[in-house]
Amino acid sequence: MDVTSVLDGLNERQREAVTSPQGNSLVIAGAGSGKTRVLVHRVAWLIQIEGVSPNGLMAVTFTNKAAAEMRSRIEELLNMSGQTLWVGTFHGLAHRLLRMHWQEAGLPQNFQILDADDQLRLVKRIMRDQGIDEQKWPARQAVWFINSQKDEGKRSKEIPVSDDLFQITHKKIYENYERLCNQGGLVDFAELLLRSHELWLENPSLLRHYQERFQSILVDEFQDTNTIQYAWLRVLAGDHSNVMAVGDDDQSIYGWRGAKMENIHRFKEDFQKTMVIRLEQNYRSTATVLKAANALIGNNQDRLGKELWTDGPEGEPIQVYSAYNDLDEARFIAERVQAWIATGGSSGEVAVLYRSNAQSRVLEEAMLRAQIPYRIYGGQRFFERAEIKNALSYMRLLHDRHSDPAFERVINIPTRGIGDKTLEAVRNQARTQSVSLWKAAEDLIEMSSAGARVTEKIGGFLRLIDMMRHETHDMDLHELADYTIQKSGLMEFHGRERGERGLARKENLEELVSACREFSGELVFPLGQETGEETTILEEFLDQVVLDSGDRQAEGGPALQMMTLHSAKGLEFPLVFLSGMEEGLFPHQMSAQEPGRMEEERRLCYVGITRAMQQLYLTYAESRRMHGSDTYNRPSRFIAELPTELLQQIRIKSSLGYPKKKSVSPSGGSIRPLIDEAAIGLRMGQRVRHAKFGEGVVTQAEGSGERARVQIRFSNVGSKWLMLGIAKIEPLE
DNA sequence: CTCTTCTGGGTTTTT
DNA sequence: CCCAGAAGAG
Repeated sequence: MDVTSVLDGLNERQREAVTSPQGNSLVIAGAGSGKTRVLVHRVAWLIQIEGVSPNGLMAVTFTNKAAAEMRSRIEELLNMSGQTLWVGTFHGLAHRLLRMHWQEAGLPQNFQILDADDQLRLVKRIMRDQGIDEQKWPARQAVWFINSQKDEGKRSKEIPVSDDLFQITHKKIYENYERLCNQGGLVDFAELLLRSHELWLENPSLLRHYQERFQSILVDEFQDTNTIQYAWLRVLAGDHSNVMAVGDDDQSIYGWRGAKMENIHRFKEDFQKTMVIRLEQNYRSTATVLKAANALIGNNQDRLGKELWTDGPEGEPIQVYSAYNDLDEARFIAERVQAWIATGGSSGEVAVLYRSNAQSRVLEEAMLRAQIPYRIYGGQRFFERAEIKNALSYMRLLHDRHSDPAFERVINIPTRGIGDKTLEAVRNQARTQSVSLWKAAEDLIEMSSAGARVTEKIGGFLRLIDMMRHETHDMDLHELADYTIQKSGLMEFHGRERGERGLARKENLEELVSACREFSGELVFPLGQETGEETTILEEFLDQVVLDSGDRQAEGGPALQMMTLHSAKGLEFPLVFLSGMEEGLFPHQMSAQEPGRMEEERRLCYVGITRAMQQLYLTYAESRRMHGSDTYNRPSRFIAELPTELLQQIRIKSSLGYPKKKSVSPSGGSIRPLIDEAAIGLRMGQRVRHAKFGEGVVTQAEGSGERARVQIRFSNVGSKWLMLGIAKIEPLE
């Protein structure tokens, strides 16, 4: 491939980034400015023009989705297999390192990755054992504490001794947690990074090997790196690094989990001779959308400063809809999507975004009713469902019977008469002897000191696992999964659950078998290949499943996409709805206190707005059912921060005169607003004429029905409030 | 010990 | 509202 084809279709700035000389570079890439394009072409440039070996490249992303996207686009552009490329998430790459160098990292070969749920269970267990009051010290908070410490690169022993009870308690939990993880070969998400970072620091020759190997490192979404990720990169890059960090400070939305936007500033200092390139030309959105985005983000203090521009068309104004309630909001969205489809659009071009997953339910129901095909991303993940985790735990036990999380999870699922008493005996034995639950159970039976009950019930479980292990020895992964689900009794057990739940769970278990069937083709990093060591496909599957949330949902036909604003980052859609634009919800209540977090909410809104290519809708509800009761929220401040000339109010705001929720028509639960644009013929910003006052512009409105009034700013007589029922107002245009 | 019912508490985003 | 844990009944 020659130079021209690598640079084909890139603008000046993009080329500058792609062809930047050896050394470090920081690419500040605004939304829709072709960031991924630059990364992919940079890889092509390095390999084909600079002659860098594909083995000498590392590309790091944050999500599996982004990694997969980059990999496939590299494959496409270079017409090569991306198998050998080290393209992956921070966690994925760190995991790969630990698997290859488990000995140096001080881990057992078959160490297990803990997901959030496993971690919480473990912490609860510890707190109970330590006699820590869970009412006073919520386990979730303890988990959060541990994770934040690890994200900062801190071990429990590095937490200063103090007389602060909070700190004392959490330090204690952290210490015990660390001990149990080490003992059981358990590694949580944050640990992957922390541990591999330490691996390098403690093994200089190993570090040197990787520093020499990875001549070029590319990092996507750099604004989302946290302390340990930054340190990880810094160490790997060494002194002669060629690091290209691509990011956008305005799209930093993971501060809550330790991401440090300052890393962008630090980069220029820590990495020698950093070249800074800005990409501000947007190829995605209309000028209207960009103006709105620029105006909104301009309200933030803490930014590098950047202004998106386009030479594309102005586009349609942003539509703002004030719904009566959440049902009405969903109904409205469904209606507009239907209209979009009716005029030649596809449901696959539409995204409905929201701040929190809880909002998806009502929207989902509306789409169902409107018969619009949809897909929901996020929320309850497939591999995190209880029945799936149960099945995976059995599979884990077949691979590694000493996995305590797995043992504890399924010892009594399906119920086999092993209750707290029995289990406590096993736990005790395990604790005093510092052995796995499995070993403890075996010992108890052997000593026959335990009651007959323990011997019989527990023994039955151990024999079951042993038996299954023998039987499955030479099975394919999917055969093994199928066998496990049947023989463990899970299928029968879950199938018996009441109502639709049982059915759904059975289906999920069946889907797990299918997932297993397809898995072997999806291996991104067959470990044996590089290490020469034996790894079973079962082992790789169990790891992958934890690391990859598995929301790479079946492609299927075109479908509307529903997701949180966070998971929408990096995506684009012709038609976008930002729903739930209400104070308390978005910006979220939890962020209201600190200014820093409010700025992050604003960045989140910026991310949402810039997803839209052609048309953007903002919707909010005057009342919303949350946590079982009705709440009344004011429209989000973010709407007010947008220039009014870019907005089109679809319905005059009102807070009066609506029927009570009880009187909702039984037909569908959605209510048409009493006044809407069609009925009243007015919208915000519209020019009107009044017989007496002359011409003016609608600036505010309130009330409904007979009491509806609007404020009009007249050019001659100033602003006046006029009752719609009385005043004769004539719309112009 | 298991199953059911009840109560109370928690609800942001994800690897 | 929805889930987890507690409490109560078989």
